[in-house]
Amino acid sequence: MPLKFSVTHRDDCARVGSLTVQHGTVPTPMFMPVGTRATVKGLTPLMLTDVGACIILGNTYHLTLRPGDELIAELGGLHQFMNWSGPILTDSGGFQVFSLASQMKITDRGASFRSHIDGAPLELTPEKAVEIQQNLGSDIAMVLDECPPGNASVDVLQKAVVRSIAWAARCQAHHRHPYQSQFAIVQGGTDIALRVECARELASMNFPGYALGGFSVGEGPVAMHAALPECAALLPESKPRYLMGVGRPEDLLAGIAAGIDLFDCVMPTRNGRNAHAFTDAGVVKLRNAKHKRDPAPLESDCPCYGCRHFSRAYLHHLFSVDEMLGPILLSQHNIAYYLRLMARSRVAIQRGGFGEFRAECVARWR
RNA sequence: GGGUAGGUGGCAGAGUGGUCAAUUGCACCAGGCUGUAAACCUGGCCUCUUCGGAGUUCGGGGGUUCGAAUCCCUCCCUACCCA
Repeated sequence: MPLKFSVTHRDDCARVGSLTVQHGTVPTPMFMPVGTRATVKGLTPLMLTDVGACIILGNTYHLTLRPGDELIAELGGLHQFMNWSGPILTDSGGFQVFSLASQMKITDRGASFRSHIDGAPLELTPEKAVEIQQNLGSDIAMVLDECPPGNASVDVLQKAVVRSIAWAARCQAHHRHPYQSQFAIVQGGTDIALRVECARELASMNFPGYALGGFSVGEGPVAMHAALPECAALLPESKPRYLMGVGRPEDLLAGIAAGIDLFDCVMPTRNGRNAHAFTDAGVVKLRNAKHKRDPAPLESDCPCYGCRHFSRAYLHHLFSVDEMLGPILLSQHNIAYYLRLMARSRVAIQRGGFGEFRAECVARWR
């Protein structure tokens, strides 16, 4: 079945919508927990659904290395393999073009990696990225793109835009899957002219969804927040818009204000594993000694398991003695926090008060 | 009573005449993390500081030396062995 997307409410540029893919319907704006290697680190599917997760990410590069996309296909696809029955979006490996740049060589043909595990050569072409994601059987696949760093020169950004457009076309031409939808990725850094060029080209190819890539790659939050509204406005109004890899809670609200529908970020899980909790009062570092004898919960109104059953003192203790339950509980809490932030944003948009809601949140986090 | 090996920063443990305010690990304190090579990485951790430095440290005391955690004397303490 083809992807369905409809916008039901608007509040300035912010919007509430509904996205339906093969494995379910997702209210938007929505945050997607990152499950790179067929697991959202530390959390079972049940722990994810308990806090309202309805769509998660997987990764082309990491899953083709281990356990191999053909093996996953043999075992019934990524959904069955990891026992996640909801929608899955897979990233194309384009981000590894950025994050593993030191062991990667890029040409018009594709990206040649040396495996970060054993050094074995691995070539990721647009066609290969499509095939891997088709083997994984995700609901939404991303085209392979070139993601340059935030400090890249205009020349480098320009070349990445040209290449990303060409690769998107090749991905589209190679795509054939009964239910999987393919999203295009707009590059261009914080250079608006390049973003315009890239978005225009990709929009003409009529993808079912569009993403903004190349943000949160070192350009800094000020530059990103400044560029977001203009960049989001370049994406087709009737299609879902996905801001890749972003970000902190305030970045998510900036994205929503700009008209973004989907987000993903490793931050809630990675920072959770590292004892940083996101709360309405800002970041709480559970490793800090001031929590040692605090009997209060992390957040009294949070419905997550950790907040309902344990004190800050206990969470501090878990991290202090390096017990695995600490990272698990905080990962779940942070996912819960992000998803509640999305839910509260949707309500605020429906009421026409998103701007006020955003301002209140940002003021509290400071 | 005799012998042997030792006593170094919160702990363990290097160093054995100058490059030592003293390697390293742990503990402790703080910071960072944005399409996950991250349950990880940084930094701090005697006192004071105008961050350039300054002042007191290596069981106690005394001595040798231009200079001692390092050599000598002495006392105290610990472990093991012999009586």
